[in-house]
Amino acid sequence: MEKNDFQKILDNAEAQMRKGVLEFAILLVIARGKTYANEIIANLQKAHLAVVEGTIYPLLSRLKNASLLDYSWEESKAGPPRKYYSITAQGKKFLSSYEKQWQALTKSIDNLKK
Amino acid sequence: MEKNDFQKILDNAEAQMRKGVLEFAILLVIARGKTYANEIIANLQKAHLAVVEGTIYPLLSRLKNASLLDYSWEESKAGPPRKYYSITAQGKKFLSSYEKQWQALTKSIDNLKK
DNA sequence: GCCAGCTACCTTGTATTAAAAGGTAGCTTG
DNA sequence: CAAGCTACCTTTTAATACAAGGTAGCTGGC
Repeated sequence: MEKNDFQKILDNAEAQMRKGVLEFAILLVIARGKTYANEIIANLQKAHLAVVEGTIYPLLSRLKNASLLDYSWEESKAGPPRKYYSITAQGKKFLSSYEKQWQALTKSIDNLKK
Repeated sequence: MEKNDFQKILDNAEAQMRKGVLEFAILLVIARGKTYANEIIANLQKAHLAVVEGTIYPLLSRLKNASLLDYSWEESKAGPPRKYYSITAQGKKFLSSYEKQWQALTKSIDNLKK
């Protein structure tokens, strides 16, 4: 195996892990306060969780359809109007379950290291 | 949204997270000592990480092809011969990188909670 | 000594979904 | 008024976990 292959597989592995928590991460960001797609992307990037538009739009719609999120249009001072998403009461309940699952998962991984 | 939908979405979310760490978990299990598919499945189940055969066989082959794993056939006292997988030197290096990524990810998630 | 059941291997088909790529349109600024 | 930026969204592609189905070795009961 070439060095590049090693890196490629590692990158892929990293992407896989990221995917698994993407939805969780997005909910966490929105739970901090209403925000819109590009801002979410920027926030995730800061947290070293790369996401692109094509990923986030369908995901937001999915969460909206599940009544975990809601949105409202707001004008911007510089550019087209933005769709601000906020978390619903049900979304908060969901997020709380999600966090428990996340904790259980990290614990499981820790156990496997023994 | 009905109560059942909520659970369905939650289950799906949990499955997504599990998927992301599957490869990592399998490597961790094999790193503890040589083992074969059914034993790995049993181990993961103990750690509450459900996996089925159809998932694990292709994955093991992939890791073998990437030289992260190696295998040897060994006879069983009860049943057909088993393909025992063990981690290679390169696999150990890989796993170490993997662990760093995992740590970075959990840290990122923690930061998003603030 | 054979067949039922278990264990083990593996492959094929399906569904989900993240990412890539492309498309539309509002708004600002020179 | 056109170029460029920001924002929205959709369509296509590729990866991959799971479901389901298939082959075969070995054992134990009859």
